[in-house]
Amino acid sequence: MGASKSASFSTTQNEMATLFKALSHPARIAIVEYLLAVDSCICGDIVNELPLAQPTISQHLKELKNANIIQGTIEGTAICYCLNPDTITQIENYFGMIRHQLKNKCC
Amino acid sequence: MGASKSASFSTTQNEMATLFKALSHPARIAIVEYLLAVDSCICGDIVNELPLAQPTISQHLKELKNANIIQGTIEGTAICYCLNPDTITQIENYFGMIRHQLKNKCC
DNA sequence: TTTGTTTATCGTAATATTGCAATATAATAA
DNA sequence: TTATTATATTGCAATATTACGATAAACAAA
Repeated sequence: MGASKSASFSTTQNEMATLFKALSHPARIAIVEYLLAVDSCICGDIVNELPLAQPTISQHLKELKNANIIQGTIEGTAICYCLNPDTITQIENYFGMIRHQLKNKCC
Repeated sequence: MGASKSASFSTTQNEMATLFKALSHPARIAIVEYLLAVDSCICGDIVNELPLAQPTISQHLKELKNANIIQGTIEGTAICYCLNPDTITQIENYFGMIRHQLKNKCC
């Protein structure tokens, strides 16, 4: 095989896995942290900031955008990216649920 | 290429990416949620719970354990797994940092 | 020791991801 | 129109992930 059996799992389980997958690469973590640091939004500065080629950055941005972790707005020739607060909240809420259920009882 | 350029990123960025990668598969999300539901710990019941073969579950458990998201204790022939609260806290703290820096200013 | 139970590992096929050069697309400026 | 600038897409090689059958390892009970 090789393909994951996503049909066997709930929508929420697949959604959360997709969000975490988008965050599962150090370059994408670095992009998120960079967007966080430059509080107004930025586009191709990321290419200057990270040690990866432009097509590679573009691909990582696409994955973050597909997962709704960032959003992009066209500004002339450039595209301005920023974090999507709603998705950050969604992940926070998921961990809120985990924290709420976590009983600390272990074997 | 194909290998990720992890050497180019900070230790924290690589650590967080590793944690999120461990959570980036619906089966592993399902395992975490199952461990959460059965508040005392469980081992091979997961094989009965999920539609995956025993070696596949074992492999997913190994990845969760490598990332310190779960821990396993030997109990006779069985191994009892449970969530690691410290790692959950670590992820929560990371999102706490994100929330703290998030300015909601976008383009 | 032999048997049964539980979990891990090996080997392998199918598929997905990563990274980049080359190229394409889109918008603006001259 | 023709540049210039910024970003996206294509194509491909290297590598990683996913899944599972077969098998091994570890332990308990008979």
